[in-house]
Amino acid sequence: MTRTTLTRAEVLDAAASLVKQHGPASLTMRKLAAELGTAVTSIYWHVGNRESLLDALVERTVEEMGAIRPVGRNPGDRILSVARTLRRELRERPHLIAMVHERGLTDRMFLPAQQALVHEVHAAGLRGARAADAVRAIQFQIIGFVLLERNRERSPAQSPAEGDLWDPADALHDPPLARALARPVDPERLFQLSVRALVKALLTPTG
Amino acid sequence: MTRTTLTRAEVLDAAASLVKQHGPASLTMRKLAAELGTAVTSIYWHVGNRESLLDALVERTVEEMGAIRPVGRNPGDRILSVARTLRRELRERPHLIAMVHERGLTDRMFLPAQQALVHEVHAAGLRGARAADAVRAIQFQIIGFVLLERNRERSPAQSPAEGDLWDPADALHDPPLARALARPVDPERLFQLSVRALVKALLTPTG
DNA sequence: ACCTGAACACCGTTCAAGT
DNA sequence: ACCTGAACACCGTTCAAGT
Repeated sequence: MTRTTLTRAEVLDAAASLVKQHGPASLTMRKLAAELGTAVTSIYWHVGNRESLLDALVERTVEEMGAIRPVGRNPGDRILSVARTLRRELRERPHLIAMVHERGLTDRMFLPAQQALVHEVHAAGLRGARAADAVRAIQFQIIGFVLLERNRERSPAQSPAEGDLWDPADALHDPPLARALARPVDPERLFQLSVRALVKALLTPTG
Repeated sequence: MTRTTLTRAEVLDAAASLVKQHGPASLTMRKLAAELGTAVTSIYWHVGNRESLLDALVERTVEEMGAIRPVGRNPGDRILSVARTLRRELRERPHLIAMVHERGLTDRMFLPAQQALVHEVHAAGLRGARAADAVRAIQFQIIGFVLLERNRERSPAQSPAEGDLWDPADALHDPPLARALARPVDPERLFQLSVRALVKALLTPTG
């Protein structure tokens, strides 16, 4: 160790590794310096300060989320494939996408996906403002779902999901419903079901 | 000042006020003590430590989100009214709901709303597992939308929403679409449009 | 151009001591 | 039962000084 001179890329890599493992709160300038075997202050020369170090990590994440390749034989299927790809990629970088979210850059991160959606919605025959609405509705649906899903995973306990809730009124009339709601959510299934339902409603003529 | 003895409720109120104004990062035990006119350490006697102080604030927020009254003459309208109420209430407490989100309690906060949705979906004729799916899809849609919407508001700039994106391929064929996407999102409109589309698809028979 | 240690102003938290 | 000040271990950041 120690022979090569410290570089900005090295700093970013070490920082990214710390953040990926234990989240941004665990990223301390002093810890990072120890990791790199330098004085705390030399980090400042390369990245400015802690805030812009985190900004740089976020920037890198946004760039990594670039490529999207829709697959499927019709627009509906291809939209669903975009949705599933996005969901998977987001779930691989939980801490980093949380940081992107905090900085209000979620939207920019999804630009390539938005372009893909525009293409598919257009191919499905939607035009003008209606196409724009459809793209945005789908985009919000996908991203919103994943944000909420991430949240549920960190949740301390699904505590009241069960009996607490389903003895009142309605559940009495419909035990299968009560049982279904007592079971944990299957996110993959719910995700596909939701996207399919929304896409169907948006792509079929209003009449 | 100074005459009455310090109380847990006072500590929570002062803390909530600081958090509501400038977010949780601005809540410092020392600042809070100054605000209350006591020694830093007496706060610890009442609330334990900073973390459980924040937990208590979050708990209070979850309780405040209790009452939901659906209005409208059919299930579809009443579901939409639930959605709009939730959206409004969330938007009134941005920092606090972000904290609820971070702690993974978003779900628990929405229990009353979920109950209301169960009632309406049942009234619309859905039963059993299909009703459960519909409730959850709608719930995810609403909460996800608001999470993302909040994010966009904090966004530094909608920088590339415009020209950057829409000269390639598709936009050339459909100038009104390009124009529509260049305009900023109208969240209220998009929200209602999305919820309506999803609800419509979920409440109508699959055939 | 790059790195260093000392120093500053801020944290959250503990604890023995007061009343 | 409640409050206090002193002290500890940690922060991020600045800066003059080195090479």
